[in-house]
Amino acid sequence: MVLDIGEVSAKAGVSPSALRYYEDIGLIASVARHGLRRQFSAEVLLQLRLIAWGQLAGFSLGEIAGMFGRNGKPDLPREVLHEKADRLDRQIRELTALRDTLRHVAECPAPTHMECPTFRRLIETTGQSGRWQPRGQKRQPPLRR
Amino acid sequence: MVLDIGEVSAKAGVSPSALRYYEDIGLIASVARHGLRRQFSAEVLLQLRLIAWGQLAGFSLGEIAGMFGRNGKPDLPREVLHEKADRLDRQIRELTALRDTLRHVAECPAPTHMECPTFRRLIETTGQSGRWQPRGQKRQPPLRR
DNA sequence: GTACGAACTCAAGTCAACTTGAGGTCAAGG
DNA sequence: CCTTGACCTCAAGTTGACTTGAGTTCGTAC
Repeated sequence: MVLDIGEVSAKAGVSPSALRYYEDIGLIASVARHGLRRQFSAEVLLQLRLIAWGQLAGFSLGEIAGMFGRNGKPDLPREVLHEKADRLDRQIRELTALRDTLRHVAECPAPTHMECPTFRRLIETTGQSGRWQPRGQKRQPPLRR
Repeated sequence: MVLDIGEVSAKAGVSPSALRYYEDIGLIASVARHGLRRQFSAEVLLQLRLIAWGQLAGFSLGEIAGMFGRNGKPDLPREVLHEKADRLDRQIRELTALRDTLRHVAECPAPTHMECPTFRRLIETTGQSGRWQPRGQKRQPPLRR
């Protein structure tokens, strides 16, 4: 069973132009053409799920391709995958703290939060994560975002 | 005690140009100038922490400004803040699942993951989140990155 | 008092991830 | 057979978040 781009778009919630773009960069593949029209297998719906998932985590399309690219075979060595999982672990912890802070901010009646001790405690116990290296060494691609 | 831009940059791990940019867009403020040089209060170190935090969660600088902008006073109504916190909750759940999947991928010996039942189960149980609306209605700014 | 280095301004460039637009193709329905 | 609507290509534009570069201005140390 094949789908054409409009169906994939509707089912996956991804615009046709984005799908063409993903194909251009080799993140997904169409199985054939019907005249001009790309035909996709239902498989791509799962792949698109993974892609959306990776994006949510702030991975670039390049990283996502490395993790699941081409039929879910990771191109990356175990070691690197574990590293990404660890990065996610840290991120989950930070997000949890941020969520709590946000809820606090929503409720706390203090006029300016910088004076609220609960708030400051929440901030102060957060690990420094977004590093910027003063000179040399390439950076990670941004979040994205 | 005031800091000049180089010190803030070093302590916060944010480049001087990014700091100027944040000031331009009104996300942070310098307390004064010493000659040409911006002088920052130590306060901005905390603000920068919040900013990095928000970015990690995929919020845009605009959203971050709304949540904590100007001395941590949120400009946003409680309701919206709770909404953001809920968005974070969902995100945390997804990230947790993604992390587990990633660890599985790193270990599972299956030649192609799309055939591994554990893998498929992990993917299939993920909620659809990255919606694209076929026509009308403005979208949220992307992740970021 | 002069040289140094750290900051400054402002315009332009960059990168990822798409979107938009103009103009073309094609298969199925009437 | 002809129209229509969904799809196509390719180049160019957009947005957010910065960075880079050229040319300028200072405060501090010597």
